[in-house]
Amino acid sequence: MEQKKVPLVVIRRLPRYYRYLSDLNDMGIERISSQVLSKKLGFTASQVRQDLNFFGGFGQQGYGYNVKSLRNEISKILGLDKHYKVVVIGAGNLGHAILNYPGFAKRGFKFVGIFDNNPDLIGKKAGNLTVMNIDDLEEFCEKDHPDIGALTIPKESTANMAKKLEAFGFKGLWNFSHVEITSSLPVETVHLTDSLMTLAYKISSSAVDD
Amino acid sequence: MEQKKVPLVVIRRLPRYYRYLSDLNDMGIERISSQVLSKKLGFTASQVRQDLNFFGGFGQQGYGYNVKSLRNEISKILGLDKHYKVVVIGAGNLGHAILNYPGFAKRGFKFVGIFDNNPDLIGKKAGNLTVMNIDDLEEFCEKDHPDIGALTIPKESTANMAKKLEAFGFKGLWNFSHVEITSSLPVETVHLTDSLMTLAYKISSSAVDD
DNA sequence: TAGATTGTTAATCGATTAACAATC
DNA sequence: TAGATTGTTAATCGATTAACAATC
Repeated sequence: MEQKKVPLVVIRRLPRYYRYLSDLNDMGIERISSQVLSKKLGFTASQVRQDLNFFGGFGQQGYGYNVKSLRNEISKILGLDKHYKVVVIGAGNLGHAILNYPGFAKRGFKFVGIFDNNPDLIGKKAGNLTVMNIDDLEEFCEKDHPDIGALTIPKESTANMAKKLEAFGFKGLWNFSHVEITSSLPVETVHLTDSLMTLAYKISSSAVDD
Repeated sequence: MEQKKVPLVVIRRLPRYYRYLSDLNDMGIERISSQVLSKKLGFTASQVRQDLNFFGGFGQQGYGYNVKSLRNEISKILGLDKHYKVVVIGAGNLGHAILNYPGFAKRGFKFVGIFDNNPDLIGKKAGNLTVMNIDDLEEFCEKDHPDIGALTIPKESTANMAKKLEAFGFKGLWNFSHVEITSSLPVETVHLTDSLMTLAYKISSSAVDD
């Protein structure tokens, strides 16, 4: 779809555009200029136009951008027009939290299973699902072909599990353990600890100077 | 502590150094060169030396870096030598997950309270804590002076709650709702939805080309 | 048409990489 | 001492910002 390689830093801004355009659309606003859009998002107008023009000329001179159609374009770029079956690996607190996090479903992410190896958890309810035995994952995949595996297991087991998921035909990994996964699959890691450490830095450095 | 303004992109790499150096230290390894360190972390040796030299000359020509002392220096830079009292606002699944997330405690983060406005949740156990009434937060703060507020509440309430926490003397906000908080306090936001959307992009773009 | 705002090229800024003298 | 590796300056690369002709 894209011609030149789009920098990851641009991609990471797309969800912000998408969310804000969704809000505007819900508010019934039809058009917006790069100027106004940039103000709201804390970008520059130039940056907005540069970002969007990686993917095509969505705007119109003298008018700006149509909110609904721009939202839809970004949605397509992000792949949100497709549907993804998500499986959660690890039925701890974090697994439950992700499963029940509101807002995923309406963006095409459907949670189809949650697995654990702990006998105490297997069979328990989790949202509308029941925790399944991790040993049954392979069979489950053969039938259901899930797309995304959300890994909320201890870091010791993560590398191994990542390999398994790859073999089972998953298309991407959403990783919550603080381990850098090496996989040929696309991986997106959420580093909670790193985020908290960064906050600690901001706090302690802002206390010292300025 | 630092002379020149350190780019945030450098700060965000520090936790990775810190984690890896901790691992090395646990393994009993005493020294490491920028060369070897960079390989493991996927940086370049130049970048490692540049990063570290924002804060001072921690290395020694012909030798490299002492693992333990470098780890300690980074720990100090990140402010991990200090202690932080963390309060969780919102006792849903995500609040529980954060509270019980292993590894925070040993880095100086101590969870001292969890609050909610839902009568069904108030009084319930959460880790070693009991969910308290959000109305009692102010009084709690006057006595306990917590440092960090972890916001796991719906985005509609987040902006307001952020203002309150600022007034109550919090020093930093760890935000899990997809709202850009404007506060004079340091804020670190974890965008779960954005992260999942980015994964969707990676999946759908890798499916198309290369 | 005149005004507004894009798409796009050029200029600037900042971050990464390369190179090497200093030195342990 | 000789070898290794840092700290730091200079060169390169990439991303952001500015500017403006094209055009709705």
